[in-house]
Amino acid sequence: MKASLKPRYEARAKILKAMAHPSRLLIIEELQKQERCVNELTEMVGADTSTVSKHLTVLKSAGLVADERRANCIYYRLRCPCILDFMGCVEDVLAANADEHKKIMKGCKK
Amino acid sequence: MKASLKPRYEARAKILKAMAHPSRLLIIEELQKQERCVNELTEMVGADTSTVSKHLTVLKSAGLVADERRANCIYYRLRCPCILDFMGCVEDVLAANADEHKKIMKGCKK
DNA sequence: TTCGTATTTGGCCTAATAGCCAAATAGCTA
DNA sequence: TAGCTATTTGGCTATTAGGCCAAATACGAA
Repeated sequence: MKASLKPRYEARAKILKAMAHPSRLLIIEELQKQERCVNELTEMVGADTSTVSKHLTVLKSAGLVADERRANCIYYRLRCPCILDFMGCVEDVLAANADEHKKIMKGCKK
Repeated sequence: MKASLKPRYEARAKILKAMAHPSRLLIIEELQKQERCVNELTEMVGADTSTVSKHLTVLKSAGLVADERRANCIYYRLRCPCILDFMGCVEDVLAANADEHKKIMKGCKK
């Protein structure tokens, strides 16, 4: 690949990679509704606190979330809510996959 | 995480994961312009043919691309062109990250 | 059918990821 | 300051991903 393009694709890949995990998608979706502290998110994800903390680190270092301490909790929020617009297209792909699947099944019955 | 939500997030994560690699992003962007055969893509990516073939397998099994043989080449094309709309937001995140970075740098100078 | 080119698969190695537990840290609150 | 709770970090293990090479396969063309 052209060397000049590489950093560009790497930067984009990092962001997509940060999103590409079920627990992190859940976190993102939840944060779109409202900000949450680690404890709350841990509850929702249902994993060890340390695991969730690491997921949040991934999201943060990709620039997807920001954190802020208030009282003795650290609250996380989405930095770019447009992220969830992604999901519209992801769902389109899933729907297309489902159609495809149906077609194939239909073909089998013939 | 609620068991009922898990498959949904896993399905979405699979698609994002399929996109989350520099070479595959290059392939996707290229296929948006026009369909291409493995050889051509191999050339663009600049990796071993077998490596590119495996990347295409990943994209295909996520339902992002479709393939079709014509003459003695196999052509790949994007199945859901909306995929590239993603990139608008990814770029927004990158821009926000850059701003953040600038701010931090500015803060250091003070 | 046989050849030749395009593509995929298998094997192997290395690096990265995700998970948990235990321990360390951070910073309110008293 | 001292203690307490929330959060992060370090260490370990198991699994997955990505790369190349070599070998297998697929299929059009002769």
